[in-house]
Amino acid sequence: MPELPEVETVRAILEKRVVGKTVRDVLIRYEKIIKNTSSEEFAARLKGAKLTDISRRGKYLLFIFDKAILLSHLRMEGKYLLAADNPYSKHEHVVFFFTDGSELRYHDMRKFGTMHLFETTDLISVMESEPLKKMGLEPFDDRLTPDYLAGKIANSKRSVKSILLDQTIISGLGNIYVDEVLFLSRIHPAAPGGTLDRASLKLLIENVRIVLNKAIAYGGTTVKSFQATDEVSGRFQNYLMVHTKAECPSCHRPVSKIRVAGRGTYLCEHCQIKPAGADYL
DNA sequence: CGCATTCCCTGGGTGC
DNA sequence: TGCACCCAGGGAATGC
Repeated sequence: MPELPEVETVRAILEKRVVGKTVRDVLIRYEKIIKNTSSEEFAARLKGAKLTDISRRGKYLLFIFDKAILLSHLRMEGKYLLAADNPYSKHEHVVFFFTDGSELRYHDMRKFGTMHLFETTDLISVMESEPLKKMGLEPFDDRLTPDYLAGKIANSKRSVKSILLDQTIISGLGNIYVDEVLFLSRIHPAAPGGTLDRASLKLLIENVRIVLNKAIAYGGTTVKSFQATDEVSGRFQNYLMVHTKAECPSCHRPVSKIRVAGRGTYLCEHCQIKPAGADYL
């Protein structure tokens, strides 16, 4: 499941491989991927558009063309395929044909991914429109501080896992990395946000950055069907501490799998302690 | 308003 | 082997 490190890995690869190309045509094989316009308008707008840059906001990829901006969210299983002289698979939903004869295919087994096309080249206005408008701070933004988090979750009974997964607070974290961050921070995933003190919030922010930096350095996590592209796999799965693990790397007790914030959650019940005085669970 | 639940999808796993 | 069933989950929509 692509989270920030996986999206960033895809972004970097596509930047090298497709920036500078011009769209000759677009084929939409599954219309529901396109969210804010018709398939016809989508294809017509991109015909003749030159890709000048690829950016990222949270888990969204931003394809910056010279006459439009395309947002792409990979959700669970979306990926881009660069080599494409074979017949279409049933999971290839959008195909970009470039004037140099190459193709970029969007592949999404679960059809959960989304695309939004904006008929502007003004990045600021796109950032201020849905769906990016409500995005929270990037994890590496200097404005992400314990005070910022405290302001968002003061007295909140929501679980800290739910808070970290909330894209309107911090953008880019998903299930895997939240489990890892909470393990490193020795905080229980179900701990209510309001019970966390400033030191805990500071620790969480530090560990968010440590985990994401390491995951980006290793090219993301290859899990189940996720690969960065058809030819690149991430390696961070080899460095996971608790997510999908059977044994705690710290105390060697069994790792528990429970449900928090509607997500399968891995934790060490021994190492990830509840805040003092918490009476939940 | 805040938080929880439902929905969108399909491959993989399970039980019979 | 086949079939019914359930599960995984990010984010929008809906519900309380």
